[in-house]
Amino acid sequence: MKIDPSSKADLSAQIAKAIRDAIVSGALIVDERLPSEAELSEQFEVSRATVREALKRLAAQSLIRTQRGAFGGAFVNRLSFKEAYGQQITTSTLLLSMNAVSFETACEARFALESACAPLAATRRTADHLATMRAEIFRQTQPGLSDEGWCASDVAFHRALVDAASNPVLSYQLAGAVEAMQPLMNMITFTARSREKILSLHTKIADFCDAGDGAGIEETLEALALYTRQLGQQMAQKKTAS
Amino acid sequence: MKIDPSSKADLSAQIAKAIRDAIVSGALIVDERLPSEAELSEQFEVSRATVREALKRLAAQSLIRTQRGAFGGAFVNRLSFKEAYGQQITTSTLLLSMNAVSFETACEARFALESACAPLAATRRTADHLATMRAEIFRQTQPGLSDEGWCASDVAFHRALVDAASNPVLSYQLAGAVEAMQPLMNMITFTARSREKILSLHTKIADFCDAGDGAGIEETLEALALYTRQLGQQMAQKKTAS
DNA sequence: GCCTTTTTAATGTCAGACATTTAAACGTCT
DNA sequence: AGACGTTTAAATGTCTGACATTAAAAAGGC
Repeated sequence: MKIDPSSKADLSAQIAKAIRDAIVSGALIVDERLPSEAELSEQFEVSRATVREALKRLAAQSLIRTQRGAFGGAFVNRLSFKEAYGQQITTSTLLLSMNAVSFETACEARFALESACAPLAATRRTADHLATMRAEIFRQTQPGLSDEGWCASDVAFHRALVDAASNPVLSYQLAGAVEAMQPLMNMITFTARSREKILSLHTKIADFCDAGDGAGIEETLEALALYTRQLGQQMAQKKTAS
Repeated sequence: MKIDPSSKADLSAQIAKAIRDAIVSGALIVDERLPSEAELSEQFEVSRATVREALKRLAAQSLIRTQRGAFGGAFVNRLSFKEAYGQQITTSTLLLSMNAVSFETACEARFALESACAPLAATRRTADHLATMRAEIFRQTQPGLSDEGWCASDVAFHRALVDAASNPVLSYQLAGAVEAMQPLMNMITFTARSREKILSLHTKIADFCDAGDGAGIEETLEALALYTRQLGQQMAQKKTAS
């Protein structure tokens, strides 16, 4: 593990890169202990403070974890799907909000990706997945549910659909697309009529899922996508008018 | 921006979280300057070193950028799609390698997601996208191309297909799925015959793209998925035998 | 008015100290 | 011998103060 003396980047960034490369390349394996901060500072010929800044960078990416005390230190972390979900969602949400991604574009991406899960969800869905979907549908029937609550339940329903495909990689990749839509959806005010319409589509999706009808799920998703886009356009018009 | 005194986490982690929350919630907007390290250390009542560790964590997530010199400081960073791609790919690659995700699972996710792009790619592809695809196909015809070179070209081809959908959110979400497959694909030795077969499918995809035939792309992708999975199984068998 | 120099306010780095945590090593008693 | 408490050592976490480096603004000279 060496750093490039000609680089003009900060030392802590260079050191973080060197260690990150070692992890990604497999030179450092999961649960392996890195040298102590004191040893690293000798190896890289920098102060301990600089090494620490580098380690914090890696910790922020969940690449390492640290443990205090004797025989503690920094260990290569097994990146779990759960941790990765969280990062993915944060990044996606920021990406959408900071780059002024249109409701239309985000919507298109989300439903395109979700459709990809439909055939798999139809064959692989378990009782658990169906129960989650039904539970969210039930919550969506409750009167007095706030718009935020409605959106959260909507996201949970779609998460269940994605998870029903029972492919962790798929769930991970879609986590961002589905969850990052929530802030955008929150900008919509859902009338009783629009809720009713969405609810009926959700019910159809759950039923198709139950019946193992992938094509049916896809069709219904398409209808839902169309309707969601209409709501988005209405919101955009209202915003322009006000 | 306050930290929770009852938390047992590291101070630098708490401070990073406080600032991150402020950014995600919109309390700090893009290009806004954070207080200087000295001011932050006063506000949070910690040393400058601790503040710096917190800032490095945020920098690792591309949430802030720092500038030296007078009137420099830490600024809220506009998270660009390009930066996000990079992070996404690193995370996906590690996730796959560290969790022993099977070739089968990764393959399934990748082709499912790619199929989602097919209809959009058929209608939106530009001359640029087609040119990239053709260029990669040409590279794949070159004799003496190493297996690594082949895989890299394969990834580039599929990236072009995804980008042809002309939806940056879609491209971002799929970047991980497509690129993270490369290390797994690299484990396969491609015979002249298998290359020829894949090449013919790639050509069909490009042709369908050209013709604007989304269903055709999807069908061909399915055939490609099937064949790729077969290669993966052969690889698994060889590995078991040796 | 334009170019050069100086000032200044930031981050980047270093060295050394002390606090805290944790597990292993050691002793002691039963 | 084994269980239990104590000591010790090795690591991270935090603080302090200093100096180096950078880059923009301000001042000065032509």
